[in-house]
Amino acid sequence: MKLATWNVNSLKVRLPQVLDWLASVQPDVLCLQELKQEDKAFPEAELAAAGYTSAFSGQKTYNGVAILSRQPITDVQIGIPGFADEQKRLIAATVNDVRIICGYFPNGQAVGSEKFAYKMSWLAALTEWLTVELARYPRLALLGDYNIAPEDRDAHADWKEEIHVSAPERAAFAALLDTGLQDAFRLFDQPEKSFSWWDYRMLAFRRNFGLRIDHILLTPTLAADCRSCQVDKSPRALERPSDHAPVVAEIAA
DNA sequence: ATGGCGCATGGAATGCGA
Repeated sequence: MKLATWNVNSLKVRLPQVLDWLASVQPDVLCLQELKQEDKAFPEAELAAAGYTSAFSGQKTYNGVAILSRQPITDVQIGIPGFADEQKRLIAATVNDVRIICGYFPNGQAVGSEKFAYKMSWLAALTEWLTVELARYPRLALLGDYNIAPEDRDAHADWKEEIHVSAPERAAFAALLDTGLQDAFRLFDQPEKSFSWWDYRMLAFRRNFGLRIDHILLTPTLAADCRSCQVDKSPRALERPSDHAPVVAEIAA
């Protein structure tokens, strides 16, 4: 089973690339973030024609998440239960016996800002809810744009208390690992300076000035069956790319 | 490395992302 996540930065703009990528990589599940469109505009028919059913939660201009799957999707849930949030950042569903959670974690803008406080409260709510979900679903995967680079090697520069690398954000990521989840990417040897996002400016992709902020976390039972996890940099080199690249994990059937 | 980019909105200039 191939699981993937990709922040597409506007599904309207990126739909042709998503369809091409689905056809060539053929993931079983693809989690999308930053749809930036309302549900009525979601390209359900085009994706169905490509062999994927969809569960989605969109909104105008910002945010928006979706789960695409080649197999039937059941038990769809939108948002974090008990956490009132107008921003569409989380969708969960079951595919076969795997519970899929797709998240677009808040950016946080700047350490200490109001948006940073929102990011931290969102992370706390997610982690608290996850402890409940993990008891229900031994085979669970949390995929998405976390907007956190967990370690120094996940950032191209040696930042300390900047957004995405600050101690509180890294502590929140560590708290997710403390629930038992494992970072699929770090189950394997990886190239140095592996990132999943590069700024549009300053030729950042060409210079590999990036961050690894898109992650796939797996419960121990799924991690034991995980055979590979990689960033697919190829879509980032296309014309009009998303600033994020897809991350793919393969789970033995 | 902060910006120089890209997207959405709305129909120019601004907010936002990371």
